Amino acid sequence: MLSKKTKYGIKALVYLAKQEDRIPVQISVISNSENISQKFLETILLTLRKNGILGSKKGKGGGYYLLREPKDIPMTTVMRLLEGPIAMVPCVSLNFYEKCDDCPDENACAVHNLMLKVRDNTLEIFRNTTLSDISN
Amino acid sequence: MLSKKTKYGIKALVYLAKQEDRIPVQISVISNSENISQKFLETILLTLRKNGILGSKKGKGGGYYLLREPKDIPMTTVMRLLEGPIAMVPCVSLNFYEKCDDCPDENACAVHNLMLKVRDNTLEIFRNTTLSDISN
DNA sequence: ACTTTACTCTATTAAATCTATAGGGTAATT
DNA sequence: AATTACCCTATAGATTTAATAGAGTAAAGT
Repeated sequence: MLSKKTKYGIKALVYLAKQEDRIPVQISVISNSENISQKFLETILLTLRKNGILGSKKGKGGGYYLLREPKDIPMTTVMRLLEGPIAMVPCVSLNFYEKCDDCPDENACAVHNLMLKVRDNTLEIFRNTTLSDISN
Repeated sequence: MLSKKTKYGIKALVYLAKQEDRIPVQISVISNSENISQKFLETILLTLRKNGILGSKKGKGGGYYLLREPKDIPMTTVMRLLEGPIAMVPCVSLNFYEKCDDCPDENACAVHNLMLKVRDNTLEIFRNTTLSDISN
């Protein structure tokens, strides 16, 4: 299940991508427009800023803005930052790999191989979709 | 993230699919072979029995067995029984649909449309994969 | 310089879900 | 009649999620 954090984060990014210029937008403006708790959104945007997706400006006229063009932000990046692993099991994760406790041989594991197929497919979608693609 | 319940359930089903005949297999045999807590596995197999995937036999020589041929058990069925919705958000779920609180117009929602694409893809995989396919 | 505005950060908490565990009850087979 | 093994309920610890509270800090504009 997609977390609210990811859902809200994507919505906020889309909101910013839709702005014609890159003038800072206040958190309160986004949270009102998208029906998101302002405080919760704060922590989400902070994460995106710390990871180079957003820039921020303090003081009057401040707010958040995209650092890159929407077409240069693939959804893999967004998903991994907000949601974490794209794979459904750690043992098929590229960026968050972990071995299973119970499984003696990954290559012989039915769950592993099935989830590998699912991950490959999902990954392909996120790789080929940018923020620009979903902002229309 | 895939729950342990689903993971263990699939492993148990594969174990049963690999049996040459349909003679009942005791829970303890499966749990030992697959490193699964026996009590936990009990509840999982019970779910599968109540939903027409498994049959059970009590008393000496009892246990669980597949009611259908592995090739007639699509992974969609298994996933929905054990894991629940295949979609990452309820608003794109076929069998567990729910409207979002925050979203005024689904068709205009970027998250909705992205997750719709992911669901279509994942669903296709689970539909075209049977228990037989993953039991080799 | 001062005030306002709005981002920054830490801590806490309520709720939900997951993963088991415990223990007894019941049905069927031998 | 005894044994075996499924059946069922309740509970609990751990983890994650979602949200809230409150104070701090930096920058802009006057």
